[in-house]
Amino acid sequence: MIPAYYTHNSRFLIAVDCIILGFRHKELHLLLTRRPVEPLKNEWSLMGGFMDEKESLNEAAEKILYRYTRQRNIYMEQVGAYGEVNRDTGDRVISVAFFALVKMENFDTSLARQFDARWTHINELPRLVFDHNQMVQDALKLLRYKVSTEPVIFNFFEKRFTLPALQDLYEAIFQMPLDKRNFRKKLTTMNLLDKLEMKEKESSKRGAFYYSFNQKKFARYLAQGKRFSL
Amino acid sequence: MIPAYYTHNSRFLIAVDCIILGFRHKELHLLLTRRPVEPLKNEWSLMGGFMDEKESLNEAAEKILYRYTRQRNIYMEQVGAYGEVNRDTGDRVISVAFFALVKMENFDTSLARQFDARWTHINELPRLVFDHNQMVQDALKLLRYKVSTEPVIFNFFEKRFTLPALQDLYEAIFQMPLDKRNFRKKLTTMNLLDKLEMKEKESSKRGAFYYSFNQKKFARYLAQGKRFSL
DNA sequence: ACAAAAGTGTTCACACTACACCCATGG
DNA sequence: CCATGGGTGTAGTGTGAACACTTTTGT
Repeated sequence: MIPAYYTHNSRFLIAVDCIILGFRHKELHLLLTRRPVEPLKNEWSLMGGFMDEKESLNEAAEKILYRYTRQRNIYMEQVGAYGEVNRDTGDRVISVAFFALVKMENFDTSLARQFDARWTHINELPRLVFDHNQMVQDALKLLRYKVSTEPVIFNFFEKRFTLPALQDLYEAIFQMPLDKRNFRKKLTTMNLLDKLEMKEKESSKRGAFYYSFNQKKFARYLAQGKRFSL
Repeated sequence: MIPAYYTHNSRFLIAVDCIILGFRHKELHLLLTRRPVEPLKNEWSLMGGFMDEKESLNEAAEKILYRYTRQRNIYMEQVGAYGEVNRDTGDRVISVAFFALVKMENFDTSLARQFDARWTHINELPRLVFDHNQMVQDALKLLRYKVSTEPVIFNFFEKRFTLPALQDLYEAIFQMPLDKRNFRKKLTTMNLLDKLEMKEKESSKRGAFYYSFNQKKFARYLAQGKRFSL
């Protein structure tokens, strides 16, 4: 039985919109779709959906992420709630934005066709519906903060990566060039990575060694009272 | 006329909860109230209220802030949206938390009685209803980030402040002691403050000079490509 | 043999840390 | 005159920035 206190207030539609980011060809990419409904049908939009009664905000976001990527255990952070009165021109909708980092290496491209979706270079975004461009800006700002204070950058990769690729990714996220030696020095000094024996040979003739992030080394690192900083 | 797309989805109560912070007697304080309704009537709670159809999230937060503090133009940041299914035991409610920094120097204490409110030391918080303790933790984390990257700390004061008070405040926010000379050196190096001629004589016999934050100096500072860091 | 990307150390400037004594005033 | 908090400088250490050449290998 619901107390009377609750029954006399307005109720709202709640949407969840996801900024789905991936890394490929030295560029950050954002997954967009053509909005399937009026208003603004066929305009570019983030992946989103309405929240259901039986699910939490996080569950709603996970549902959307799974629907469009078929990946589970995706790294995800809430960006914030957007509640301007006329932000959605169809009806009053409060939207909660999340950003997510997916592994683009093994991305199922048939999904893209199914949902009229497309990966777009982060620097060549079209105009998006409603306040979605603002959400993307806010998500990127939060991403930069997270990347520089926690080891989240590794979530762009399926386990292993090369140092040149990691640096390209870092440069794409922060939109600034970086000195190769300083970058590598920083990483080796932290001592969080394992150097693998295999080399990646697609993007160069010489080949670059693969590395992987070592969770146990990271735990030890924290136990020493150090805090991650990139 | 609302498109059919919107009409078949669930609608939710949306609450706005405010983490109202102030500084006094060398301590951070949080404004709490006794929850006036069931369930959990009379338990400690953040200041909050339900969102109205005609207002944005920010406006709803501003409304609550004004109701309980009678202050306008309060510095405020959104902390995030909280959407666990059973977080509010009365009904399904999605809550958006904001933190706000108010000037406690000229706080109207009659308001406190009127709303059964009380300023509580940040280190002696009672158990709060629902997930409000979590909101406070998240707010403090965000506050620390904001304080260290933008000149928001000055919003705790009505225009002027002494350096000892500023340092006490910084130490309260970050919960760590700080070297007096290093702290002052950092501030004077940034050159964002104006030293006033007046002294504050309540907390010491000698008296400490007042300073004020100079917005124009800050604009110049940014124009030089420097970025604020405390 | 050459083009293209991987890999590797040192120096310098600056920011952060640690640290101790004198000053002004009210009681 | 003394207790209390306000105010001041320097030396050392560590972190971030700048910088150029050798190695590997596919074509």
